[in-house]
Amino acid sequence: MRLSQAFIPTLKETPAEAQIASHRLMLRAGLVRQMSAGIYAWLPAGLRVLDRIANIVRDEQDRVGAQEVLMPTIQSADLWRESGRYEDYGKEMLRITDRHERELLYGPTNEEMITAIFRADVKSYKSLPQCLYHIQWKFRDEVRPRFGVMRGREFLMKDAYSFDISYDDAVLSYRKMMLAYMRTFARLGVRAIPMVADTGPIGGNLSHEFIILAPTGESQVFYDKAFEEIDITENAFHHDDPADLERFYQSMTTPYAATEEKHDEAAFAAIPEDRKREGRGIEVGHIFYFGTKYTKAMGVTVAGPDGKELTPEMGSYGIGVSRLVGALIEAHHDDAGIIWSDSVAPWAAAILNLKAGDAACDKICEELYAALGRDALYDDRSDRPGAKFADADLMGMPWQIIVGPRGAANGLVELKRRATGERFEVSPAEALAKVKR
RNA sequence: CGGGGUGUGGCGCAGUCUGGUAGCGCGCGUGUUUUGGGUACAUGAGGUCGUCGGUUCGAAUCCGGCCACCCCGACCA
Repeated sequence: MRLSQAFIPTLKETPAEAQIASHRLMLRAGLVRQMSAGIYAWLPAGLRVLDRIANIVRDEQDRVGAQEVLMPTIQSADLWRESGRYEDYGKEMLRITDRHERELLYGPTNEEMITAIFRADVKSYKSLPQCLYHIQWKFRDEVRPRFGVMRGREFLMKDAYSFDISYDDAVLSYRKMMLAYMRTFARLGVRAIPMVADTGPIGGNLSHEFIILAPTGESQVFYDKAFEEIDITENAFHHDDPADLERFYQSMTTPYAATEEKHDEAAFAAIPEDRKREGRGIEVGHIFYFGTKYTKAMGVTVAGPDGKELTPEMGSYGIGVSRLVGALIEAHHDDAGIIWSDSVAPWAAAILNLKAGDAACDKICEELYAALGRDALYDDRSDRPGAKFADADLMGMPWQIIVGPRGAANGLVELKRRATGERFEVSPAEALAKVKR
């Protein structure tokens, strides 16, 4: 993308309504614009990030065998009456009436709908297990939206739903999804820690929140340093091997980790002093086993091996995709702006032409831009270098290829790593090799 | 939903107390200048002062209703 033609409205000053870093930076870097309280329009750069995050989530869901579907945003009130939640849900649910006076709602979640879809077509235990997910916009009419995209009313969420014929199988599904989540967050460039969450009336301990660490996090969290030492990406665990899943689950649940609500002072005190960790965290995912709550209420059964009817066991698994955009920024930014990871950055690199119009600079920039194609943001504006540096730092592309008249005369460019500030004088070819993703 | 606050050009703000028909900085357009960390000068465009009503010769300013947005708390992916 040529910056001179791009719709990336950056701001030098911070709009008054933005309080936290990620909100300020998302507005300043031209990622989003607020349309109503808690409702945002995604501009080109922001949408690219949102899509990249969604694609990593999708990739890891597919990898553990979940299948993608797409359910509607609008649902029928009747469906929710089947589970009894239409009355229970309260004012957070946006209720709508159509021209025929039929009661509809803008979905805050999809347990009822996925259960109805499953019920219609799955009749035998042989079809299980199943795990279906979708990535869709949801709406919860929060009393007080805030923190920009981190706590909006409309938000993009991945939610998966598992169906199994027994509790034991449901536990496998749960653990498999936990592994997929750990892989997902690692790829997004953040450290996520699963912490035991409240299971409400269902009971048991099969509910975990995934917390990523950021100084401006919403809640205080406590954990064992062990979580910093586990490398999920090295393929130590296979998701189809129950023994591996067991080992993985133990490694995730044995060391201490808790949010302030579930914090146990005594248990935390027992951790050796040098292993104690305490910080702020943002919840970006939640997994939950809830058994037959919906299948029972909605009369879902399948034929078992012995011909008798079975009620499938369910779990649901959410990742806040749009929230993650804000959360990733909270975790990785500095005074100058955003610091994107290579995996989610809207563009792999920014090419800064420090002297647009200079033959040598133009030539090198055009060649770099042609080689990188859609993965580069080319600052071809005729602005001063200072403005270009400031905008590139603000927008946070992981690499900046700085092309100025001094180096260009010798056929050299400067490669800057946004995260560390390191700079290297290299040939354009070397820069390309470093930057390609 | 309780408490507090704000609405004035794209953004940040002053002007409101004490009524006389709107101003500053940034940004934007044009020209010159500058060219490795938001250059300087000149010039120009852009505002029914959130909205409806009232008071007044006259309302951004005073009074009332409404709307929107923000902050603290409770709640939440």
